[in-house]
Amino acid sequence: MLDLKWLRENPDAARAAAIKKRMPDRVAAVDRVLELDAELRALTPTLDGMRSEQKSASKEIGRLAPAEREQFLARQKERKVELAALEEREKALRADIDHQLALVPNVPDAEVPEGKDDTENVEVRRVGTVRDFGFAPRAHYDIAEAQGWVDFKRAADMAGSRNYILFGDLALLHDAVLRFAVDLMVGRGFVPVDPPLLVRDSAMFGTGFVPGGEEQTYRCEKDGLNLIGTAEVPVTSLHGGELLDEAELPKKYVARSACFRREAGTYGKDTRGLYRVHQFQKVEQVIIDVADKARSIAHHHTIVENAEDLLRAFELPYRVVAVCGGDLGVPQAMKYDIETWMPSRNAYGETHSASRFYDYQARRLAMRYRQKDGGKPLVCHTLNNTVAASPRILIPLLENHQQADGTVHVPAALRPLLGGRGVLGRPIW
RNA sequence: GGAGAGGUGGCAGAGUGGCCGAUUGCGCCGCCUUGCUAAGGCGGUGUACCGGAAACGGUACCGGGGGUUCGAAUCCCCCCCUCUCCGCCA
Repeated sequence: MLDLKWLRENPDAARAAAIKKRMPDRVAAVDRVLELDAELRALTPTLDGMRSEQKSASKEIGRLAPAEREQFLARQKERKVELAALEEREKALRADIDHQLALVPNVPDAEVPEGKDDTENVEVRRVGTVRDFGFAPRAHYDIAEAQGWVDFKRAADMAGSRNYILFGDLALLHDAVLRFAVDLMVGRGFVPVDPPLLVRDSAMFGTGFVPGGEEQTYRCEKDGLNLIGTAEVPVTSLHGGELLDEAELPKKYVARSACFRREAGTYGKDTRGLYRVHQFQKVEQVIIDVADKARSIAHHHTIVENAEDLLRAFELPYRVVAVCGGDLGVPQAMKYDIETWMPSRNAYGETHSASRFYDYQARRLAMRYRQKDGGKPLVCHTLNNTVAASPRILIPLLENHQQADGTVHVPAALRPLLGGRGVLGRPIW
């Protein structure tokens, strides 16, 4: 969430932020916060004064002679009643402010392009060349089904639509990709993490997925736990509520985890194949660092490059887009998506999403650090990006590296993880 | 699932109705001392909000929420969490 003090001084910027993000209903939250805050601020000095009076009077009592007590106690009881009403109002105001403030979205950076949805994202760069096949390329699901690598029918029977079962070499490739991603990041100093997949509401709230993302989340009502949609949730929450030392920052983590998404409201969208599924594996990079905008931006570029390096190693053409305001989520200040070429879509498809939040998540998580040179503790900055999400990344791998006979070329980088093999599958066509 | 113990400041750990925003130790900061990469002495050191230029003053906060009381870290109720033992099981 935003700093309330900042919000007080910059209400127009906060309103403009919600508008740029195409969240008109959240503009109201800004106004509501300001109203409630004004009321609370007007109330506070009175309340503090009354409490102070009552408190000091209470201290007197212990020293009073029994005869004087009666009178004193009567007065104290009056004060108590007077206080009670105001305190109730104070409590309600506090709760409302917290609630409304949590709805106010993070402010998108100036460099975030204007736009209503993902069609208006702005291409930043394009890397690699789209291959000229010299034959009619097939979609990943055709290749995979022909090779016996995937079974959508049985998956749907046992688990519903948008599920899949991987077999054989594709299951191995899936794992190789993830392992490669982890190794790449560990080589760059990121600490590998195997996090909880079921988390409390506080972690969902802290990372900004709730309120707002409830429909996307599988929830175990009985236990009050949520299946994570990304390791961003547990890993960013890792130091929630902590007061860190500046010396231990930045914290860099890489987590491989299963991810679960309900994909509500996407009926009829991307129904075929491995693109949009309820469950997948993802390797995620998370950085927690000091409250320094320039450093956050530098980290942002770094984590995008990390993902690009993976795609280059996989010999895949991709492009980087700057996500526009309307396609930005509540907590993000700026986001780059990386889209990898998918021949079956005849388009680039999103495979990575790199976000910076500044202190928006960390404030919700109460994650601060003590400055090296003293002074007040500051709220951390956080960032994250995909390294590899599979099976989605298998789409470009299969489709771009397919050969006319239905076998699949293995990029050199992945061969050590596949027993040295350079080709997967048997000739089919 | 059954039984018990406990959740206090950056950490450890006292405190069982007013003298407690909280002893003490560690850590950290400052000063001093000292013949050796260490030790010692003294002082300081929570967070948030309100007021103030500041010094400082006020209020809230001892897992969370209710309650008793003139007054609660301390008593009562509910919830959450952690630990130990037993059971069960990967």
